[in-house]
Amino acid sequence: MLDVLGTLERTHSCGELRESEVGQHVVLMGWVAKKRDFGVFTFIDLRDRDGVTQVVVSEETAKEAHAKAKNLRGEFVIAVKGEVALRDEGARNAKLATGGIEVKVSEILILNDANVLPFQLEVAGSENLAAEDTRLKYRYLDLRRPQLQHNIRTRAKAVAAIREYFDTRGFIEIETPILLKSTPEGARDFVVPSRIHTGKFFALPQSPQILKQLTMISGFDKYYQIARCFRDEDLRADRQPEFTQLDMEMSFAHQEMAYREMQGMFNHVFTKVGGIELPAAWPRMTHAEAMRRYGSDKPDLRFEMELVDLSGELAGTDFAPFASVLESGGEIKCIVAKGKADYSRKQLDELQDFVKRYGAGALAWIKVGDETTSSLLKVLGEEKIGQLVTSSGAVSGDLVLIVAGRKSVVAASLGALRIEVAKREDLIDRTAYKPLIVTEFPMFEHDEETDRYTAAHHPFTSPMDEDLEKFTTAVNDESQHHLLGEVRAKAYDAVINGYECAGGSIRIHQKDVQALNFKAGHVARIGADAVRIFLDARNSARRRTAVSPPASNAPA
RNA sequence: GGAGUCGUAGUUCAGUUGGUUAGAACGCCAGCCUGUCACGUUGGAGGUCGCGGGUUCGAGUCCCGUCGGCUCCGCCA
Repeated sequence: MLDVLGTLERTHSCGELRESEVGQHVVLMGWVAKKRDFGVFTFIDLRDRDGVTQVVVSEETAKEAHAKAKNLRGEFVIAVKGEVALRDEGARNAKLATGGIEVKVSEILILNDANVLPFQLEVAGSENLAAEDTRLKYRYLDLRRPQLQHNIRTRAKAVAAIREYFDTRGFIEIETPILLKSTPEGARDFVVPSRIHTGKFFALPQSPQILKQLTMISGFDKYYQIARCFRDEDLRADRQPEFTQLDMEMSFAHQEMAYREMQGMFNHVFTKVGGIELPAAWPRMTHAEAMRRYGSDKPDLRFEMELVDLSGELAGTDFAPFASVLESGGEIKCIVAKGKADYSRKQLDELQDFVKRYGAGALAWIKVGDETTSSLLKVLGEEKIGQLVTSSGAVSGDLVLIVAGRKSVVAASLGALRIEVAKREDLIDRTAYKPLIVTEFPMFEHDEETDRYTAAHHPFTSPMDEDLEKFTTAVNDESQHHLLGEVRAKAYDAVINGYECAGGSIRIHQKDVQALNFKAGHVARIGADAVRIFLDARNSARRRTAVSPPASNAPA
């Protein structure tokens, strides 16, 4: 029979007692994290969301409680009454915030017992932790772990900080519907059958895209929402089908204003949540530069190892694979792994397999040293290898890793390899936060398979004013269609440590430009009906709207 | 949709060339223990080796199929 709690109240959490409370009579409640039985007395680590306190039950001073303690097992829920006592000099535990004291127990109430756990909550070393599917099955147990408690609380703090920021900046929090007509976005819709309209379905929002634009047309001027979003796409380690993002939009805005709010919000949240100071003005980089230097539109700036172009050096080469790559408009680039000339054949093979996943045909290498060796030595000759080493900036002891191919393949494979090598060699400063705004995303992406241009963003994204003429020509003159690939958009991302943590764009506010954009291929793809409500609404009240749509939760 | 990889005790894993009774650590159970905090110590329980089929005198191990997990590519405008 379990004990009755009655009207007994906690006096402290398990994380707050210190030397200053010594002598006080206290009541703690929580979960038995650990029991250490010494026969005549028993130590119990009592845990709640605030921390752990050691309580000690002695047979000598509390016979009944001591007998009860004998029966305690992991994760029993108990209440203890007792007196805070200073620990002896040698018996303190620096690892616990409460380690200077312990509670001498006079009475124990067993509020609930517990079955043997299906997995251990606390184990030495994360590699011994049960697999995630096991932990998810018993999510309520997993969530007791201090690490997850911390994550959940961090999230709560972040959300509070977001509301705090936008409220003071004059943004209005507005909820939008979850059960909707499908709106044109990129992902697959989750779908809910309707009871009333048999055979028809609601779509769940992939983001509140259209709805927030309507709030601008309605005159709310500045909107934000902590919005649930649903996308029925395949999962990844850091991707879920159902997630939360900060969604915001403002009227009469240009890009600088959007950057300002984006930076301001992140800086506020990082300060509030982690005490982390990000630069007031984040560094910026164009999309083209990011791709060129890092092979990624979300570069991780915590380490160097930039991509170096060797195409010029290799122009006119006899080596057929390289020659054909350059001839067909591809490129040859490399990264330099500092001091890694000692990589084994096996390691290089692994890296080659790695880049092949991104479409690279092979991974060439040069080991720089007193006796420079290379997979290309026979085909290029010693002199050319020496020139490549010089161009790459490698010095003795370094390893040069080279990929040749289509530009997109070279960027994807070397961009990923850069991160892979950094991880393997532990080159990443885990305490650093390196934010970046990536600007001037392209309006269209070139599909190399079909030789077609498809929208890189949503169909309301404005082209850059400087590229408007080019855009007009490209759309109206069939023979100039390829110019679409050169048109840049007023679209941007916020990147921190290689994670895309926000993105957005300035909306088209001119009717004729919008028409051009649809003509460029959007409407055919998404269907005019899908955006009819938006177009109708906009015609009744044209405003210039600027946007920063999906700002997903920053990785903390 | 595709590729790789892993399924062995409650958990994390090892298991040789196919060969007797499948092991370790942690956890669990029982005893002992006056200062532990990864307590110690003695003893014990715990296994349909994911599932199905095949090869073999003999399969955790080899082959085929199947199911599941994880990671990645595609996808996520």
